[in-house]
Amino acid sequence: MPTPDRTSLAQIVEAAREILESAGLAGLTMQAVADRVGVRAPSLYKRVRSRGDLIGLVADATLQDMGARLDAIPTGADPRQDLTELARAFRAFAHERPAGYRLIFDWGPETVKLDQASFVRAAAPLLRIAADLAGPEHELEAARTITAWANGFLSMELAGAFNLGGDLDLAFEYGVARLADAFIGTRPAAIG
Amino acid sequence: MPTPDRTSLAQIVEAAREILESAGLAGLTMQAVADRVGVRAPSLYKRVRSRGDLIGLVADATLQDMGARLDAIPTGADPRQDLTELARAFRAFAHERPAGYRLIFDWGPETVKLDQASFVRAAAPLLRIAADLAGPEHELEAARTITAWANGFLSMELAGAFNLGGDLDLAFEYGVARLADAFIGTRPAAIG
DNA sequence: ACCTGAACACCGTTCAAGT
DNA sequence: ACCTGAACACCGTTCAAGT
Repeated sequence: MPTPDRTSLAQIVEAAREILESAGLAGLTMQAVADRVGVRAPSLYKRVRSRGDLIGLVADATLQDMGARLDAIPTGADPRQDLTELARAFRAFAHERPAGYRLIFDWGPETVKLDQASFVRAAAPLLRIAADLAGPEHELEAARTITAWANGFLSMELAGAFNLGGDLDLAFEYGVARLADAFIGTRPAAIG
Repeated sequence: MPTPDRTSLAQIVEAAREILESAGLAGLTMQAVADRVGVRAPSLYKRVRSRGDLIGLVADATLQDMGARLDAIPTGADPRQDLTELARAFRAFAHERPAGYRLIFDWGPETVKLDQASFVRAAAPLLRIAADLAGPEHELEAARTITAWANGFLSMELAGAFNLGGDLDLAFEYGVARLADAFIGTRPAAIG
């Protein structure tokens, strides 16, 4: 006679995300997840191949959330303003889920293998803005310059690596403003 | 009768650095370090408080190497060119010691607590260039914008997070060039 | 004073036995 | 078909006993 399910993959991933944010990656143990969903640790292996696999699912879920958030930002006529809004939303998301954020961008492939499709979707809004700012032939390089800056800023902010004092909100706004200007000269002349 | 020393702190840190680069942070076990220096694992605790402590020493040694490398770069009359050289040297260092680099910038305070003084020294060359490019009153913000971009680029490059194809060397050069231009407009007018 | 074997707590993971 | 206790290998770390 089969046993009724006492948990689910979705519940396990959700529990893992909460533990990650409250206890860090080192605190994300199979034991802790099992406790939270109400089973014994070995039972988790019925739904998940390994701890690394579970971490990958957590990262992907976070990346998908991020993609949805960035996709929902309305865009207007001014690409400089659009970039500012996008960057602020990116930063807000990183502040809300710092451990999840770092799992995506910082912990790297040693711990996580992300899904290509989720990445492409999260990058889409920025690619549109980059094309507006730098022209379509420099779209990818411009998007990479912006992503590198934004991710680098957040990585260092979350890691406490900006340890020379000063105002970080101001430094962030300064950075977006400089980047918004940086591509203008490279754009092909407008028609007419 | 005292036993002769069979290893030293310097030897332990050096062994740890090599293991880190060849086996990753997960492979950097006390056992592996002990094997390499020729003692048993418990003996390491005579010179090192804990594994976390050893990781911190590895990170700091790497950061000091980086500072020395960046400090040795000759600077000329053109701050744009100086920035380009500095950025290339930064990238070259990251490519030589990817795991050590990531220990400094990416793995964060969960694993590592860096020495403030080492950081200040490594940042000095960039601060000089930033003051030249953006003017002294925006020195810190400009330096942070550049650091964020450079670190973000390298983090993502090393993590394989640039997965949309394209030429990364080109994207890097494009980024430095944009950043070198980005501050010009904000500088106070030259005398005369 | 440094080194060692033995031991402890805590991981991830496997598996035979239950229902 | 899912769940569990028991067990295994492997960590970091402590400590009493050696020299």
